Amino acid sequence: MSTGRIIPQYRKLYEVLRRHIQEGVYSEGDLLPSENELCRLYGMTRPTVRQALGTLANDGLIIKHQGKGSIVHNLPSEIGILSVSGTTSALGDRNLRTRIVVKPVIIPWPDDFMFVLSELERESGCIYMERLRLLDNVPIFYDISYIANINLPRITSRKFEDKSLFGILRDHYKVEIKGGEQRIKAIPASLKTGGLLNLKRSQPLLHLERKMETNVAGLFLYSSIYCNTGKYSIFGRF
Amino acid sequence: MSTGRIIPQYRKLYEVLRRHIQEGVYSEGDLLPSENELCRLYGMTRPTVRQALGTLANDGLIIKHQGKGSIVHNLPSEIGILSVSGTTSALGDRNLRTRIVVKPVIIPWPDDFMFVLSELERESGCIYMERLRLLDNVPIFYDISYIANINLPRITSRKFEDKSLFGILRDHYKVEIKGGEQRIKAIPASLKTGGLLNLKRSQPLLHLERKMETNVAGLFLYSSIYCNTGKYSIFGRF
DNA sequence: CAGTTTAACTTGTATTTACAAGTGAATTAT
DNA sequence: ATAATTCACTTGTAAATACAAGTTAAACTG
Repeated sequence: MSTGRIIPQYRKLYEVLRRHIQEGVYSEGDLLPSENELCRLYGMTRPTVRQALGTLANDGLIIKHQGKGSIVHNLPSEIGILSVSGTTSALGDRNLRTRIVVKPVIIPWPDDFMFVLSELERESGCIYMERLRLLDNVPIFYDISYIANINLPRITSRKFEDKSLFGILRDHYKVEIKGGEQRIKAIPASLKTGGLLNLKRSQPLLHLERKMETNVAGLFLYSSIYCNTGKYSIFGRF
Repeated sequence: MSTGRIIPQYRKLYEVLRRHIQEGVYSEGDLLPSENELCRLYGMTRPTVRQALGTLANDGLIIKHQGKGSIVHNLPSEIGILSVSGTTSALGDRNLRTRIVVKPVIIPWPDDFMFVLSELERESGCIYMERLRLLDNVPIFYDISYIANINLPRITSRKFEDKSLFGILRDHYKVEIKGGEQRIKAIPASLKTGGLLNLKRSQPLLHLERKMETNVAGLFLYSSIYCNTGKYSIFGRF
């Protein structure tokens, strides 16, 4: 029994600073301690500190200015699912509830699947589930998730209410999302999607099709997300 | 008379590799030369090479695998305006034409502007223009751009047909986009947007509101983009 | 006092060195 | 022959060091 996978130093600093920013230790517009100060504070060298700050900058949590410093740029409280990149979702779980619409089941892949599947994926079958996510009791996201049934024993019998699908995969199967690609469209609400998201027929709906890469070679996670952007918009940095 | 701003080595390597990938010297699925090989080839050290590869990975042009190498992942030919991050737009200018709807004019800022403006921006007035972008002669994007009129003399009298707004700003005013944030929504087409994009009234339309940061402090570029995603979707990596 | 220069900060770029950890193929042992 | 091990190669993490370049405020000069 080991102590688990070792976590790199720059990752730890990243987590600490991220938490500090999000908990308000530093707030919008503040200057972060300089790189040299962070070195002293956390006992690292500058390249390591810079790696942490670089990741934060990439997440949009700070903006670096040469000759000046790193300025905290806490994201406004909009919906930020566009970047799964960090360790947790950008949206704090504030009032976000999840309701399972279709419990995980194993089905054959749809014939007209939105992404190209590998041979292995196709013959392994597909774990399918549908969820509805509500923000302040208003349905915002309707997610359909697909994963190839590769080395994920007993996953259909797990409880998904509390933990996110990402959490289950990470904790029980050591699967982590490393990145991915997505397509975004505006489509009219169908009878089904409109019904679930409280929209009239043919009202506009945001549709994301995402393919997520994991640390397990050949294992991808797909989701088709319908999003009611009437009240909240999708927020992202680039 | 100087030779212009010096360009860092890692940036040069990034440009070279990017061009090679996009021109097909390396193609989808290929392994890039290893980091050590690139060091030898281009006479740099590994951290420098890694910085270039890191940027490429960030752009989604390669995927790095520990113990294996960097795999070329050329983006499918979808519309990739979501990441302006690189030096050029991700979408090759293949059949992309721009039509000016409203030539650049100086106006006061709209009262209900989509982003919060600084004091300086508000009192400087606003350079406004509208453009329509056509892909294969089909109108896809309807852009409304706003910039604060700060240190941009004679910009309203320049020709915008050939060069992009980004190009003009870069070449004549040394303004470069460094990043930004955006909100995405699905909205129904209005009479105006529908007319420009050949959509029936109330058909779904993608609406992006973007604020772009530049290398000039206090100077931001705003745009409101309406996008007909009927035929093409917006593509992006995360 | 106004304007300029300097100095002390900041982040950016780059080298050199070292070892850890993942991958895959060749080698070895069974 | 097959399974396990080793080995060579890949990227990942980390240190110590140096100088370039942008920013700001203090010091200096006219």
